[in-house]
Amino acid sequence: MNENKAAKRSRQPDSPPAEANARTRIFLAAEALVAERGFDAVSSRDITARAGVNLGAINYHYRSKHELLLEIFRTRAGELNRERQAMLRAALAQKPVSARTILRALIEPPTLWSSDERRTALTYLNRARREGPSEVREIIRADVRHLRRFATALESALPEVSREEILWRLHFTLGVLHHNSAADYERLALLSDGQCAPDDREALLARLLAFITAGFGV
Amino acid sequence: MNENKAAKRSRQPDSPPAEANARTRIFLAAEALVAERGFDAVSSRDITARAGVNLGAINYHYRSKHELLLEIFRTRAGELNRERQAMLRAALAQKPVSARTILRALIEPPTLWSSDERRTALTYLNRARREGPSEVREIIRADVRHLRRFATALESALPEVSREEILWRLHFTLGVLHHNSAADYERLALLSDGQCAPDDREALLARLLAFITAGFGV
DNA sequence: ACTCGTATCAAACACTTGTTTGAGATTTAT
DNA sequence: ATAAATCTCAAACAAGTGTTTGATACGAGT
Repeated sequence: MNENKAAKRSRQPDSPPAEANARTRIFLAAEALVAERGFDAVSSRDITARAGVNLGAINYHYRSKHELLLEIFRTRAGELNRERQAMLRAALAQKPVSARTILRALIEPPTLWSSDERRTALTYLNRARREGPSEVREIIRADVRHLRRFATALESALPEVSREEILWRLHFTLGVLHHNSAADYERLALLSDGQCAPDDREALLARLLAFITAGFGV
Repeated sequence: MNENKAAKRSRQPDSPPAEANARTRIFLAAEALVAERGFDAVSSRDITARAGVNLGAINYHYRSKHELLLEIFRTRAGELNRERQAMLRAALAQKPVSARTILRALIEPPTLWSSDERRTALTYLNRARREGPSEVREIIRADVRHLRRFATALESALPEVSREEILWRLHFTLGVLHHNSAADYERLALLSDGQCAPDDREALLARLLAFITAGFGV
């Protein structure tokens, strides 16, 4: 059997889709296609065609299509969480801790991922959370550990609010943050006759922060 | 060909999954299965098995699986929108119009759909909006007309806020409202160690209203 | 030069998908 | 009761799925 001989190979497939090895070309092609069309609308043949590799390459380099999609999720979720954690640590360093700064650590990284590659990475993450295979849920449990840190941070910044209340507001906040797929913005554009453009990320960040901090009573 | 001989038949498949005609049994089985497992994880064979009918029944009573899923969406979205519009009319009747009452008209109907049948109907709607086939988007355009009424209502209740700002906040609000799939609540339960239970719909409604009205500065 | 691990390829695999078919049963109306 | 519409059924269909196979090419390393 071909085993996982190639499992422990190149690390982060950062950018170049042009001429990289087949493994990262598959990674990037799959990520882009899923971001565009959705999880269940992408076949192995689509991916390999876009990557310019043979059909069997997915099963050779990754063990299966399933594991490929999981690895994409793990990689991107890790990148996002690391950025958030760094900002959270910085927020907790200054005393007194500000709820606004904590919320910014949660909101800013995904909102300011505005380059093409990072936008597709974000779209992939959102799609995976919603449509992804059940194994993604396992990883989201790891996400819970990550989110719990935000909950306790907010708890110390807002001692007058109960933990249950904070968790609910965090839940609502995640609803807002996840609501930024292409379809979501399509509806907003229709609703506003193109008046509301999501391309100005800084303005969007300001709006998001204002809406959510208000919800937290800050 | 069998044409659409049975296309203009029984109207609303309200509740009884027990012993109704095959058409409504298919409707309810498909709705429940999609709500449970997601759009692309439900096959024609799953549906007909659950409904206790023959495999070909879907293509006989509805023209295709596709149209079946569309009809479910149309039916439920219509029910929800009618309730919202009724509350919106009532909110606009009293002067001066209160932004809080308008927002309640948007939030309360889906939140208080707490019977089993209506919960699955809601879950179906949310799933359709996210994972659904592209034709669902067409119907969501009709939804836009529906939402625009809320936007202009809020505009008259909050004359000091620009239309663009109102549309953005409405966009955020829909993010919160759509964030109530089973998976979403699963994460909340994990995060809170089961402390946050989404079963108390009245309490949830109060929390939602507080969070969102705060976001609107009301 | 010759092997060995790695990589790529076309072809086929077993399986599931939604849909169609044609015959039989059931109901309804005249 | 007779005929006509309506419905149900098992079986098969073509198309698409992810994966496996075995052959072949490449590229070092001793």
